[in-house]
Amino acid sequence: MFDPLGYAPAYLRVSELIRGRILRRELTEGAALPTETELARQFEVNRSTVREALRKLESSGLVGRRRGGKRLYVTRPTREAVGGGLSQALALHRTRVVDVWEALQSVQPGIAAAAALRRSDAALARLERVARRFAGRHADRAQAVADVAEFFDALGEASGNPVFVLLNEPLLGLLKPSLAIIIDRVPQARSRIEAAQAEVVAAVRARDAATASEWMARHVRDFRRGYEVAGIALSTEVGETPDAALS
Amino acid sequence: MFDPLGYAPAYLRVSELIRGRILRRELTEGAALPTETELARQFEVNRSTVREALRKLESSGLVGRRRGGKRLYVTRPTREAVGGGLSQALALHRTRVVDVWEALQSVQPGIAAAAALRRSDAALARLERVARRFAGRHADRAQAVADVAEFFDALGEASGNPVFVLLNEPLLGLLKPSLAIIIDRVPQARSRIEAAQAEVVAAVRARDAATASEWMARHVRDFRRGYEVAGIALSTEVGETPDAALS
DNA sequence: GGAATCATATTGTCCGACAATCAGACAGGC
DNA sequence: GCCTGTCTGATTGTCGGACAATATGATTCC
Repeated sequence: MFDPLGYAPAYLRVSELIRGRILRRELTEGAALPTETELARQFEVNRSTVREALRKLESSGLVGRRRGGKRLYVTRPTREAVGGGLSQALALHRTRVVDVWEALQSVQPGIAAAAALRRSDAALARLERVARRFAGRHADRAQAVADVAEFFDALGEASGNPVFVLLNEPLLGLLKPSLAIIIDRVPQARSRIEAAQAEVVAAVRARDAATASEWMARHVRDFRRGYEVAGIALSTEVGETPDAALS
Repeated sequence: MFDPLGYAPAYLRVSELIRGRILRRELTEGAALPTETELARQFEVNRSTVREALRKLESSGLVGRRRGGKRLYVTRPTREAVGGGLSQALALHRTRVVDVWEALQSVQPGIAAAAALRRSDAALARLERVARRFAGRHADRAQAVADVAEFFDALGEASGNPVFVLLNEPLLGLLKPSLAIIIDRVPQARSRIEAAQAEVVAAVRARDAATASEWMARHVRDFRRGYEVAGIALSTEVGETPDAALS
């Protein structure tokens, strides 16, 4: 009958108030936040309370520190921050590699099509560079995985759609570990990836959305074959490698 | 030449340590965290430091409080928590409605196909219920929008793929405001949505992936028509309505 | 068994303090 | 002129202690 009358601790209200200012663009990216003492004075709360609020904003990626800096600045959540949150959530939701694969299969052709339609020359250049790099050096396993991921990323950028860019990050992050195994165990993996990338790049250059989409679908479908050949169970759960992230 | 020698403040290390335990499932969902004082004792830091660490975990949705409760429990990030982070990030990345629409168009057909292939009877029942509800009451604008969103959500659930469920949330959240305008201004919007939902439901019931996918694509494509008819510029930026979230 | 009562533990918030270090000014040497 | 070293002040990270409000759990009573 009655909703509980909402009570919010001060650190939450402070955090929400600052968050609102940032989202409303009253605090624009790159602007320095007032110092903790100053914030405490303005909100009329203790500095400890302000600090708790700031920690919240910090971990949503809305504010951050410049390298080695002390003060906090307003920032946009980076790809990594957003992706980290999502992939962490997926890991806890018992997501399996096949789920990630299915999502990739569903979204990548659309990205490729959009990239083909709207790519800039610079974006095309990056795409070509990445593909060339992957094809060029057949040495390191970790590097190869990173190159493949960067190809996806470059394609997302080429699409000019920030949604695609942000979606790519967590999916690739979850894909990487199993991709590494595939590259290790499936001899023909590298050449097939290389071929698919070449076709996609060509289609994107020619602004041929249909072909780009088609080859990208094929590219992703290949991963599934890769799982099977490499002997990775499709029901394997993706697990966030709990990075220490600190020294 | 030299990498910066990483220094991490104590609150960060504490937060990462706890986060690691959760991700490694050593702290399982629903378990109560030790009290702040106890954590401070174990980590040998001050309680203030522990609290800052907890605020970080809190905002990534890894720990939470039970309604009106005092202690913290380990939780999985809810759909809303994840979606909120993503849509907040998208809003700050100057995402336009057309970007969101394009992403939906790329991902929804895949979801519909997966749902058709794997839907359980319970999931089908929910899908039918939601569609019927939308068709049944033609009254409230806000309710209609919520119903449409829930249809997407139900389809995601039916796919049995947590990735889809988690991706849907933020995209729908960003879509809603403009969808409300469409429903207000475009007279035939409701009947077209209703028709598309009916076809999708039928295809999902029949486990016909191709048809489900096709109608879902059509459904989403209709939104774009809706934007044009309603006079919404495709380049409109999606803006997070900065919810107060507190009273 | 269920309801009211009470003691205890825990959180939210405050205050004050101090060391480390970052930022900027300033001077000196090549 | 530019780099280096030095100094000063401001700011953050961390600590210890304190107290009110209230959730938690045990206890008693019907």
